[in-house]
Amino acid sequence: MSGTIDPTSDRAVYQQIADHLRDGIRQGRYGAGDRLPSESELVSAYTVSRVTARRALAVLASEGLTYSEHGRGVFVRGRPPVRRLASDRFARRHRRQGKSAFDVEMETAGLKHEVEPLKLGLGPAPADAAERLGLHAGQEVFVRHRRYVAEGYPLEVATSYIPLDVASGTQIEEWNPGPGGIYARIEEQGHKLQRFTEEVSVRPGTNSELNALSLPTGASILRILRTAHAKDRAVEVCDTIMNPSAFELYYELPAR
Amino acid sequence: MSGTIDPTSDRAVYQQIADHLRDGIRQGRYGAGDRLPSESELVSAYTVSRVTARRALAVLASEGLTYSEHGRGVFVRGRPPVRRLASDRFARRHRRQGKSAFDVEMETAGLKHEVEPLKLGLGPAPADAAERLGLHAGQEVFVRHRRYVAEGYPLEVATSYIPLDVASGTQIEEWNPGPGGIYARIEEQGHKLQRFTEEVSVRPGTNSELNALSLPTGASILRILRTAHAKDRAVEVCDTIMNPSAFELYYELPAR
DNA sequence: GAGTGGTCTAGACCACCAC
DNA sequence: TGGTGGTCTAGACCACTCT
Repeated sequence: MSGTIDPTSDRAVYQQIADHLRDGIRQGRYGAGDRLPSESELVSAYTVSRVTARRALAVLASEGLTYSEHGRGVFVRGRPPVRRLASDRFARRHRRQGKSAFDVEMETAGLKHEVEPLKLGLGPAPADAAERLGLHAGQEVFVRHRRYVAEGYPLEVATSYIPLDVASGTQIEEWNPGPGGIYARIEEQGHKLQRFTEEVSVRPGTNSELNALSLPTGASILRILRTAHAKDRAVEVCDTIMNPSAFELYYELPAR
Repeated sequence: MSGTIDPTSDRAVYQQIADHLRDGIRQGRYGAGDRLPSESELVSAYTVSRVTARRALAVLASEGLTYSEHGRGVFVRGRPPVRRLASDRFARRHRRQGKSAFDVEMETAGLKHEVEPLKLGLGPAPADAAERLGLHAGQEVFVRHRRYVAEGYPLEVATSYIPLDVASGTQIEEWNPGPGGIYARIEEQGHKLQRFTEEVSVRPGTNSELNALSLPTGASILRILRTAHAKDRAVEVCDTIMNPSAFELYYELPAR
């Protein structure tokens, strides 16, 4: 795996080494979870300084291909399977079968999944959620905060904000909201859901977001701010921070 | 702007310098297009080695906050204004007023914009476009390839693929497709548009994509693969590569 | 020619991990 | 204890830009 560096090339040595290792990853010579050659191994294999070897490894890390563990080595990052979110994933027919939207998505993809509870209880509504709910920023709402993990990969961290008069006294206040998820409970309260709006954006993740999704520092996250609309009011806002490489979103637009 | 480095802190010195400069950018002490302190200035200001100063600058560059010009300096990158793409942006009523979808978007945002022609003519359909058009990969279609720039910022590069029987002999084959854009021409051909589907994903940009959008190496791009559906066939596929920080997508989903 | 960023080397100290 | 990654220094050569 060595010595194929061309010092006369235009391409920098550290890039050539990175290219080499990247090819090894793409071609499966290094599989997910495998350890890459150590820095000192790269130093002797390519006869470069340690700084140069490290720069090569830094390139791969910044591309999200690898992660390092202090004192152990540099390892190939596995890629989560792509989940496709269909535009009908909130259709009432799915809820009628006792399934939540997330269950529907995961079953469609044929994946095992878990939901990790993070927070459940009263809390202040952040400005953007409050605005969509017609409340004041900081006003108290019911908050459901959880992380979704599939096949060992963290996929998304979601936080739902529900007005107190909608959530109070219902199973929404428990971790298991019952068959059909919280939207089924909301409708049982007499708030017939009419439509959902989703605001999709991509931005650099904060440290805590990247941490929760096991993404490298500097990576971008995919954010969906979803609002559930009943007849004449918004009854829930869900702020979802997602691993972008784990999702593909599918929408239908009318030609109207 | 100097000397506030705490060598006893847990945070690495290069991170502290990066934090410092980042704050300066966020607080407007360095504005878009301004030159940051040079490497040698950082070396003397913070009394660190040049390598450490460079690492600090590398952090900012990887965050997309700065770009460097060899022999000139490191400059603050401007951020394009965010454009909000509404779910009704392909509504027929906009076309009736002689406006293309892009015109509608830009007017809503109140931005000056230009369209740069890149390619116009016959070409092979890539696999994903062909599949959605019901063609074989590589089959000849009409290709419209252009770049959209607003206020000096490249926003997106879009490539449309139109089956030959739809495009032939129409103004679609010219750079200016006429009032209402190509969708108006397609409907004049008797293909009444029923709906659009959009497949949204985020992935690392290729070098040419990042180049076209003036994004730093390693950045992610936002991709929308849009298919225009007439009564019983797809009549256009548009592959759009976008600067993620320049867009916010807005969709409506039925509760059905 | 002076100043800038781009690359590379050689050597050092530290913290963490596994044996 | 030896190997691993994380940080930092001092010094070098190069290519590019501006004057």
